[in-house]
Amino acid sequence: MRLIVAHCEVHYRGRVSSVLPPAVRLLMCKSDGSVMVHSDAGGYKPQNWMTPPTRIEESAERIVVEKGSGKALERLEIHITEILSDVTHAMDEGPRLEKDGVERDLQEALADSPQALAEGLRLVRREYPTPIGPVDLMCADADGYLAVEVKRVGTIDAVEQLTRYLEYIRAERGLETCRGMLVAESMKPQARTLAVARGIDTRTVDLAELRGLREPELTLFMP
Amino acid sequence: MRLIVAHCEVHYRGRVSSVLPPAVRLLMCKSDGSVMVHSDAGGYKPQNWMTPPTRIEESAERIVVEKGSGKALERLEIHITEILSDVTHAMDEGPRLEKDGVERDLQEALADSPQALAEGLRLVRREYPTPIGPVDLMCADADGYLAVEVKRVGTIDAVEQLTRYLEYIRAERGLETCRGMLVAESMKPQARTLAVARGIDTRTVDLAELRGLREPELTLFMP
DNA sequence: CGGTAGATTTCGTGA
DNA sequence: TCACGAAGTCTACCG
Repeated sequence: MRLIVAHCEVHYRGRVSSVLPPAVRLLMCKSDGSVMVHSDAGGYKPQNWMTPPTRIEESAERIVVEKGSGKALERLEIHITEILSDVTHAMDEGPRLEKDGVERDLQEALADSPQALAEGLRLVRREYPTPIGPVDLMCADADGYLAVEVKRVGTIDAVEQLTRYLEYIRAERGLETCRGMLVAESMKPQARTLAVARGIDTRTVDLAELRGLREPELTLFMP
Repeated sequence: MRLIVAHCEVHYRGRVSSVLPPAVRLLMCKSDGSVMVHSDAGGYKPQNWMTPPTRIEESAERIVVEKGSGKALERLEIHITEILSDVTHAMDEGPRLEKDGVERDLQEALADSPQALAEGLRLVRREYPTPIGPVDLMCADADGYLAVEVKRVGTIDAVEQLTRYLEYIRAERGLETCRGMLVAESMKPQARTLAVARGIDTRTVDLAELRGLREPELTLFMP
């Protein structure tokens, strides 16, 4: 990884046009072709960047990064006034990040414990297919079928998504009365409101609790 | 800005749990409290990070970054095995990025030239309010009213959004027959399909052309 | 390669 | 502070 600290001005033209007036910034060039321009503030995001694959052309006072072609051409021009530091560090790209607690994990926990959503509820199948994509969980109880959409955060979009699924599901024979439920770890008020209007149930759950229903939690902890 | 290159292991616990096995990485600490862990590949995103406001606690072999409290507590622990480099660079935070070509600019151009969407179309008002948020443009011609949703990229979500707006608009007196149009610089085929099914018009436009209708383009160029 | 859905989305804005 | 919508979203996955 190459780290350049330099006084520079940056122009980008592609999906939008942007100008970054002259100032001292960090230029990060990764070995995969990524180039990022970071200022000392502004948090997470680079002020400008280009993701791989890129074509990089460098001269004494200019670094030009390009990507795509024709109408999709993107171009990042870094005009360097003064270089304050320019170092390269060898870094074998380490192992991948291991995550736990993403939507997939929530879906698995619910597939294991559907009764947490409603008494007597059982899993029919995960990823129940529809023409526009799979519903996370198809369940059933004495009252009939229940299509469950799982999210980490319940939003209006999730309600819309489930609504579209239900349209197709209810067109199937034997599923005309299939109900819908949006399950999330946190629920936006407006999502709940829209869900009520659509006759869709909402439910908030806790991943750790769900797992506790099954077995002692066996996951990643802080040391 | 402080740049540390170190062999380290990182644990995050908060919105999810994650473990980053030991390897050589770049630790970027900005003066606003941001902390990012970058590997040499993986493009744009840091492998781990914490956005401000943060509480940072540092000892010889450990950097702990915390944020929030109670249920919303997030904690990033960086265990350092070996420091290969540790430098700090003074950087006055430069001026903001100036952008052109974002959705706002498109909306302004269309507000100036509604006739580009349909002959004889005139603007009634921008940001026409509904109970669930404002419609970008409310226009009218001899055939009646037209609600216009403006996007840079036309997607299914945009069609859904406009559909919701139209529901409320058509509930108003005098607007029962209001039509809808999705305008974008590029349109996803599936968005077009859904729009047709909903009786919503779609239209692609070019920002530079729109501006050309009014006056010679006066905007940001690459040098 | 295009489309979709998820993300520790982040980030801005307006109420 | 909260909630919503845009973003050069980015990224993984699936066809």
